[in-house]
Amino acid sequence: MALTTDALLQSLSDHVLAHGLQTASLRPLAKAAGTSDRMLIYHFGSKEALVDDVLHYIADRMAHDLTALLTDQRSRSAGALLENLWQAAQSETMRPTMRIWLELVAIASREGGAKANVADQIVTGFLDWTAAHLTDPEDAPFVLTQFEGLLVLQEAGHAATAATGLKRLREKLG
Amino acid sequence: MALTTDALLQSLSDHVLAHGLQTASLRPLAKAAGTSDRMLIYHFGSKEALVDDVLHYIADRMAHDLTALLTDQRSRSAGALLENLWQAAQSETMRPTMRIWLELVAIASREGGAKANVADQIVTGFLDWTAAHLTDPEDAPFVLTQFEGLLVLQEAGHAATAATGLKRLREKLG
DNA sequence: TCATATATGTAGCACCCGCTACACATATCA
DNA sequence: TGATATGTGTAGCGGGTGCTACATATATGA
Repeated sequence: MALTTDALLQSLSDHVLAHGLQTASLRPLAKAAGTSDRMLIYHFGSKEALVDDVLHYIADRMAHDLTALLTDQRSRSAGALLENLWQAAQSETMRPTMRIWLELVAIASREGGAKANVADQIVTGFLDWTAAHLTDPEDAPFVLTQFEGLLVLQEAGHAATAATGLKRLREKLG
Repeated sequence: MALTTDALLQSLSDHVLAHGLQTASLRPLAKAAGTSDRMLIYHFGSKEALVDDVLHYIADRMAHDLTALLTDQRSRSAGALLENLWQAAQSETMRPTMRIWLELVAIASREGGAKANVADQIVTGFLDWTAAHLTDPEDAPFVLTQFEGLLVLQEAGHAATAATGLKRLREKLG
């Protein structure tokens, strides 16, 4: 019985999330997926195509996780939604995804190409999701800006600075 | 006449800024610096030490550029300082540095070690610089959060979303 | 049943990786 | 002057890279 492409992508994305995007190479990826480099090329055509597929898979899972984050339909203020998002981003299950996200942004802005498309799609999807949960949908870019800023500071080892920044924002918004 | 370590670091950091941190390898680095891989190991001891030195060099230059950004002593509101920073971050001379910064954060949060120290130092230095130019220094974490958020959106190909986020913030602050 | 399509193992190619051994030049200092 | 320190070219080691050639097993469909 052949491994389905989806089962393959599951293992591959786990490996990428744990070990990074640019440092992933075929033989370790194959080992993690229980197959051979030979088979990965057979299935995906090239390493670049494989990585792009993995990125899409991770992005889809991220979107799915976001959906699961807020199951109720209630609209929220920008501040309230940001709290929900920020709490989620601090969970250890989501942080590997956030790290890959930052790595992807760095690559996308330098290289463009398919990576830039994925990055663009992720932001657009995130923007739509955010707007759908806001009392004022036009606050979505604002919420996203806050979220990404907090994220960078946290991953740079300054979670406390992020927390202060958020507290300060709350005070300013009154 | 031997190349000074500083001249070496200049060329090496230029190459890293143009081609990325994780994808840098000795032979291309040596070529960019007009020397040989043999000599790079001789000077820096190992590739890892070289990359860490390059990162410190880039961080120092970033700090220097920040100093040059605001030559007057006048204190600013959070909003005004953010405008100054944000304008600088959009210049094509600064964007390569910003890309490396995001790449560094992604690596630092996954691997820890020396990279995490550099990332920490950069944020701390940036925080101090920001506080020094603010009427209310305690706004520094807030300004940093905004800046990093705008940066991620811009480098993800959503400069317009960033602009809207910033506009929205201005409106909210009144 | 038999040809074709799909799937997979084995071996290996050409190249790149960080790094080192060795020889040798030049510079510094006793 | 001679020993020692510093710098540099050449060659190469062991191993990892993406990818391919070839043989072959199994499944599918005429």
